[in-house]
Order: sequence, then structure tokens, then C-alpha cells
Amino acid sequence: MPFTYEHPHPAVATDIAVFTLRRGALHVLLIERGAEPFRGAWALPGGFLQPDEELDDCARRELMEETGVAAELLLPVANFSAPGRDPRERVISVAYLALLPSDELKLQADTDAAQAKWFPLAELPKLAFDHGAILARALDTLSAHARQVSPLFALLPPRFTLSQLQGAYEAVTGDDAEKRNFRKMVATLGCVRETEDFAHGSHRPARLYEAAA
Amino acid sequence: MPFTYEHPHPAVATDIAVFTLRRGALHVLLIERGAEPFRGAWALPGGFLQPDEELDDCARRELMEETGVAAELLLPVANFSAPGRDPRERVISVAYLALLPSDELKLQADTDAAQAKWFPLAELPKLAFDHGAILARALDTLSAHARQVSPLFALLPPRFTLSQLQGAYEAVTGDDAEKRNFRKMVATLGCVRETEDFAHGSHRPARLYEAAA
DNA sequence: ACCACTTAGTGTCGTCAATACACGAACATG
DNA sequence: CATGTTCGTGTATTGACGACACTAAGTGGT
Repeated sequence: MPFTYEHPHPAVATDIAVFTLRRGALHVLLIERGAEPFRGAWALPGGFLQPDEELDDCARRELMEETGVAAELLLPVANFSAPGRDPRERVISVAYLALLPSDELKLQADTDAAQAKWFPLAELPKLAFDHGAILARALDTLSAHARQVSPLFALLPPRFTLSQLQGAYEAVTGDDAEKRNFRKMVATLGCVRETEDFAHGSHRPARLYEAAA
Repeated sequence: MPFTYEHPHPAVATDIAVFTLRRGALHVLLIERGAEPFRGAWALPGGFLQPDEELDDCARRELMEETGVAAELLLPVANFSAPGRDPRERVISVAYLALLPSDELKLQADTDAAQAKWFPLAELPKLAFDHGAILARALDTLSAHARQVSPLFALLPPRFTLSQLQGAYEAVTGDDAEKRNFRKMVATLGCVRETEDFAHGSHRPARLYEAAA
């Protein structure tokens, strides 16, 4: 006897708040919806769970499909399950946040999205569905994780200067860190290893570091 | 035109790891399954999401239905989405942990459960589905939260002694705290307020405290 | 009434992490 | 070669954390 469906089956989707650092400021990736509901509105990228797919994989796949990039870091944020949050039908949204190094910026909208674009957090448009709330939760989660420093590596190139790392820390947490204390903290954490190379910019070169172990 | 179901719709359930403190040791509440699959095996309480019900409410409802108690504290743990985790069909499990004060122990099994019983963590039976993994994650989550101290209030009566609080802290985190340092930490956190009353036991009475603000 | 026992409650010191603060070094540019 | 800008470092002070031993207050038994 086949299993009978005794329980309601909601749709399940992942939504991803993708962050990157551009000119020292945190930006979030939004897509303009190409279909109803909320056609023309901006929304977080995301999509429905496929059969035989884990939730994490769904988030990675959607990210790849909608932006063409692989997430460096993918962290769970929360579930959103308010009954009316999607006007079509019951949709449970599993929210993630992803961090990308600022280089990979080849955005390519797919069929569901009219366009994809980076927005600085200070200039957010009104978002579709409850995506404003999801984004706010994602920012909280990100800020909490960033205090461990090592999640920030996902925002930076493989080798980076301590000034870059501190800039990322400040942009994400909002805190202002004192340079010498920040360097001592990083040294105590032991999460970076110094390399023999230096970044040559327009002034004194800065030593390059990489993620430890 | 009604919305058409373009995406697979998995079942969605909540599973709850319910903890309490009995004789100073952390216990978890398990039910013996009364139906296939895993009939006769022990499992975490939980059940399927109802229409128009938030995930949190589902967890609270299942807890009330299966044990007759209202959760003092309900915290999200993680989602479990491995495709084969339920042999019947695709089920996404949203895991929560709940804390109960040790008094409320009127366990009443419902139709789905042959019986409900508290198990000390040292004497766990083999669990149905992937509930062993869920429980392990719940314990990690609990231990992390317990370092903030205030979640522990949910394990204690409304007024409690500092020794009780420390006992809960040690049982949950596994750490051994030094009495004077623990008291200093609690004072620094400011999360308790002393009352004018004392607990009279078999020796010197201990001042009762309550959750602050 | 007294004693023995058990738990409650407190103060100090050493160590270490977090904060604040100012200057010389290295390179690019004009 | 002078100037400007970023890189990079040492020290003193404070507050948290960990280890440590004793007195205080009640119960229970004799």
C-alpha cells in the first residue's frame, strides 16, 4: 500500500541574502522580479526546493542559476513560515546568507529575473514578499558571525592585507575597531598566516595574509 | 486562474528535543512510536505542519498534544532535509529545542505514541529516523545558548537559588564552574534580581533570585 | 541544649584580554 | 628630493576570569 498524503504539503523554497564588499561598503544582491506576483519589484534571489535535493544544495543551485557564482560561504539564517507571506500558496522559506569576494561580479539574470543588481545597504528599494524582514535577519546573523573574523575571508580575495580585513570587519559589524587592537585580536585568534608578499598600492606596501590552516 | 503546483511539495514537520533537569542531570523527552515506520522505537516528539500554522506554533502545539505541557523556551536548532531521512516520503524536519522546569512532569502519550518517557543523556536508546543527529545538534545549540545564562531560567522554577542556577549551567554546558566566579559572572551579567525570601532546605537557607527585568 | 554536618556566602591575588593612545617606516607621486 | 599617505608597532590601564580557604547559618540527631 503506498503512503497516503495525510498532511498538507506546503511549497518549500530557499531565499538567499548575498553580500559582498564594494568600495568598502556592504552590498546586497537583489533581482527584479520578471513575473507576478510583485512583478517589477526587487527581491532576494531564491527558488523552490527540488526533489532529492538538500536545502543547502538548493540555495547553492539557485545562487549559481541566478548569479552565475558559487557561494564562498553559506550560512543558515532562519525559517519564514507566516501563512500569508506568499499570495499564491503556502510557501515556507528557508533563508540563507552568502558571502562573495567582491571580484566575482558577472551578474546574469535568468528567466525569472528581469535583472540582478548590487545595492548598498543605505539605498535599498522596497522588497517583495517579506524579504525586507529576511534581509534584516540576515544582517543580524552576519554581524554575529563576523565577530569570529574568519567568516570574513569569504568577502576578500585569497590573499588580503590586514587593513582590508579590518575594513570588512567594520563594514559588517558596524563597530569601529582600533587598528592596533584589531591586529592583536587577529593574532590571538590565529586565524591568519602571513605570506612573504606585499600589496603594492599608491603608498607603503602592506603585507599580504591568507587564511590559516 | 488558480495557481498551479509547479514545484514538488515535501511534507514539513517539526521535531522537538525537550530538555529538563531531574536530580541535577539533563534529561530528554522521548516517545515510543506506536506506528510504522520504526514502530516500537524511541523518537523525538514532533509532527506535521498544519495549514495556516507557523512553524513555531506547530512545535508548541505538538509539544502540548504529546506531553501536555507548554514550552517555557523554544529555540530553533536546524533544518534536516536529507532526501531519504523518512522512508515514507520526502519530509523536511524543522528541529527545535524546548526547556521545561522539572516540575511539570505530567506525561501523557497520545495516539501516535505508545508512551512518553524522560531519558538521562547517558542512557539513550537508539533513535528512529535521524533523530540521533537532531538530538546531537540540539545539545550543541543548547550548550551555546546556556553560556548566556538567562535561557537556563526556563529549566528552573520562577524563583531559584544561585546554586540551582549553577547546577543547571554545569549540567547543560558540561563545564565545571567555580562557585565564587559563577556568582561574580551572574552579577556582572545582571540577569537576576535578588528577592527577600529564602529557600529552606535541610541546611543553611539560600536566598531566592528571580529573572531580572 | 549541644554538637556535628552540610550548604550558603564572601575577598584577594595573579593573569590575561580589551581599551586607549603616538610615532617612525616605507613607498608613490609630483 | 620633498611631501603625502598608508603601514606597522609598544606600553600603560582597566576590567574580566581563574584559582584559592574560610566564616555563617541553619537542620538533624543525640
